[in-house]
Amino acid sequence: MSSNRTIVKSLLQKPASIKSKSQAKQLHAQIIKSKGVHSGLMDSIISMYSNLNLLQDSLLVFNSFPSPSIVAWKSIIKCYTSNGLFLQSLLSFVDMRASGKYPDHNIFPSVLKSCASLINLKVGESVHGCIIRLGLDFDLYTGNALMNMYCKLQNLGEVGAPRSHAALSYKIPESMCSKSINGTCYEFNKQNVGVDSMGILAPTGNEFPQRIETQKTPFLESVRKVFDGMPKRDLVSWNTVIAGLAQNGIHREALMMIKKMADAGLKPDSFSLSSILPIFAEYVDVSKGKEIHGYAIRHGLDTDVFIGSSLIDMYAKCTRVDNSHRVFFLLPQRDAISWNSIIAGCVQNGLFDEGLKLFRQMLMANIKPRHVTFSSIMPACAHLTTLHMGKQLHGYIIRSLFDDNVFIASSLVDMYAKCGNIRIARWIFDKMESPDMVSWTAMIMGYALHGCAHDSLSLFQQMEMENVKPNYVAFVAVLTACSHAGLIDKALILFNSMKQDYGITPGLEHYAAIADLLGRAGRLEEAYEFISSMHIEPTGSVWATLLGACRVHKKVELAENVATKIFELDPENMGSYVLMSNIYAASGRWSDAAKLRITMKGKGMKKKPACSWIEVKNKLHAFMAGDKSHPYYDRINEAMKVLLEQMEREGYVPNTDDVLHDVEEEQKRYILCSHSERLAIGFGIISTPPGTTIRVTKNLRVCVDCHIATKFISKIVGREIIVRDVSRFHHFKDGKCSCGDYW
DNA sequence: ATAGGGTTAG
Repeated sequence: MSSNRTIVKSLLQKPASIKSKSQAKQLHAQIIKSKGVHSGLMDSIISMYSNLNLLQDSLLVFNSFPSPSIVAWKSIIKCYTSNGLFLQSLLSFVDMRASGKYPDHNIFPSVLKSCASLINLKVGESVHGCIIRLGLDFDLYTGNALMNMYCKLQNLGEVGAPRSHAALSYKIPESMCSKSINGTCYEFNKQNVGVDSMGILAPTGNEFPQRIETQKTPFLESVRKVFDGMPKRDLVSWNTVIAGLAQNGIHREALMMIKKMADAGLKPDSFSLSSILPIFAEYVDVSKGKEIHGYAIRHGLDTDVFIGSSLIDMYAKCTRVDNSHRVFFLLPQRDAISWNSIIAGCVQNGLFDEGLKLFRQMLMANIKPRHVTFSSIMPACAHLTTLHMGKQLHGYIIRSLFDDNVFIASSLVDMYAKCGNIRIARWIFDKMESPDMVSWTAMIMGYALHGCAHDSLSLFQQMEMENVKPNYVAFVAVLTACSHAGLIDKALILFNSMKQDYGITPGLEHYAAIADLLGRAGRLEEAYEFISSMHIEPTGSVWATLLGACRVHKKVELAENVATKIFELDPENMGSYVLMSNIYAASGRWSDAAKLRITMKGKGMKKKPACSWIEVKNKLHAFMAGDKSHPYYDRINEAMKVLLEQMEREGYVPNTDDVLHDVEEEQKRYILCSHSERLAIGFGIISTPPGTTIRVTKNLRVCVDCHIATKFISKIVGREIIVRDVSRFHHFKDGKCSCGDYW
């Protein structure tokens, strides 16, 4: 059959030309029918099946060999590897060696990939030995695969890979964002050398890599040796090394390699770019990131999904979410990772609603969410305290079998805690097999937000006992807990331990917690000294905690001193003007109070309207302070009025201190009643039967008297009112508030 | 044979 012969001939020449399973099967059948089967043909058939990743068919052919040829072994090993059966792949390799066959250069890439995937250094190194003995270490593909294996081993941190800098926190001023990598080690230069280089020029050094700390990166050292020994290097060689360096925090060398590959006459491609873009994301360096973007556009690479998601992420980490959106919508096709990048970008920049919207769009576009999707979107639910949404996602997570993922579990702990459900948060935490530092911190912070300082502290202690090292954030959490409970001594011990035992430099949050505690305890001078001796410039808000304490303890002179500092540091801090003016008023210095009020008016300062919201029957109801537009506004106010009267009959005195002093008594009551928290609570009361748990899902602000109000309401109406975040509450002891007011 | 996205923060 002549047609048969042509097909067989073409198969023999190009086994990869067969594109589909049915085509392959037809051909296989024809060959069997023609009865011209010989071993060379069988080699071609197994290659064909192996190239199509058809493991069962490959095995069927393979097992029919009495003594498989090199090609057959290669095919079956490759097929095992590409089907993720790494162990079988290595076992086959061992069988092949036992059968006395000498592997050729085609076999090693698959074998090495299996070693890398199994994170098995021992086998990997002995395979490397085998490669050297066979003199195949000069083979391009084998060398590339070797480098890839060592990169992966280093990456998985067998010896504690340095995952250098944590990403800078978001939402910081643009001017503070740019950070050079090791000073002046790279810069952009228009007269750059190389093949249309993107301008990354390393000023010094010709050796690769210039200097790697071999102690910390033994595997990268092996990569270097392989790379240096290669007689010929292609794009893949360079890209492998660049990715390995970039992923292991050796940013400087990674960028230098980009330049060197251009010098070697190779153009950085989409692989190179998507490896180095995360560096600029980490260093929050949008101008360098844009440079890469420009290069990508000039080379028609900007529509690549990989570059697209790196760009989305880079712009988002540089707080340029609008650019992320632009890149996202310009992508011709979007995969799960592109969606994850834009969703995470929104959430990380505080655009929670936008993140949720995109998440829904992702589902509608029939893109299956991956584990990363959930850990990216969950913080949106946590911040919006939308328990309903969070629970739905939790259900989705369980159905997707993702609930054992640390990232997801930690975000769930945080979400439930922030939504007021501390017990479920704890339940999830307890179910975690190996909680990491972030999981512990989420739980510790959860207890802190719920005012359970002792649970918080004992958990912190437990974490230390389990040798989980607390970081900056963990100390913020535990100090917050101390601050709520007035545990000043404990806080000071922790503060010192943070510096001495863990080498963590205290930041604003830590200082603020201590200053707040000292202030509450009435140790005002000490607080003043403490803030003055901070090694970083205190912000207005740190001083403001002290100003609050001054008001409580009626220290007008100190308050004046502090207020001056605040007005200097943060002239727009409206709260402090009000506070200071109230302090003057409370001590009878009316003219000083009036002066400040005039200053405020002159500055045209307006307080951002407060907003609170509450979830009732799976619906979210938001209230702005003083906003009367809600359809139930009158009913809410009526309910609150009845309650306030009842509360007053039971001995409750509304604290009107913080309300501006020149308003009428009636109006004061009105203002109190139109506090957004009150509206939210009131709405909860009128729309639920007694005995319902009401969750107030927004911080209760400053002193006012919301805490007392909530207490009374829960007592009177018989509802359990759960308030999220008691950090602004005053602490009560023996009927006395820590602010010094009696109730 | 090479690449991209994730959790905690007064």
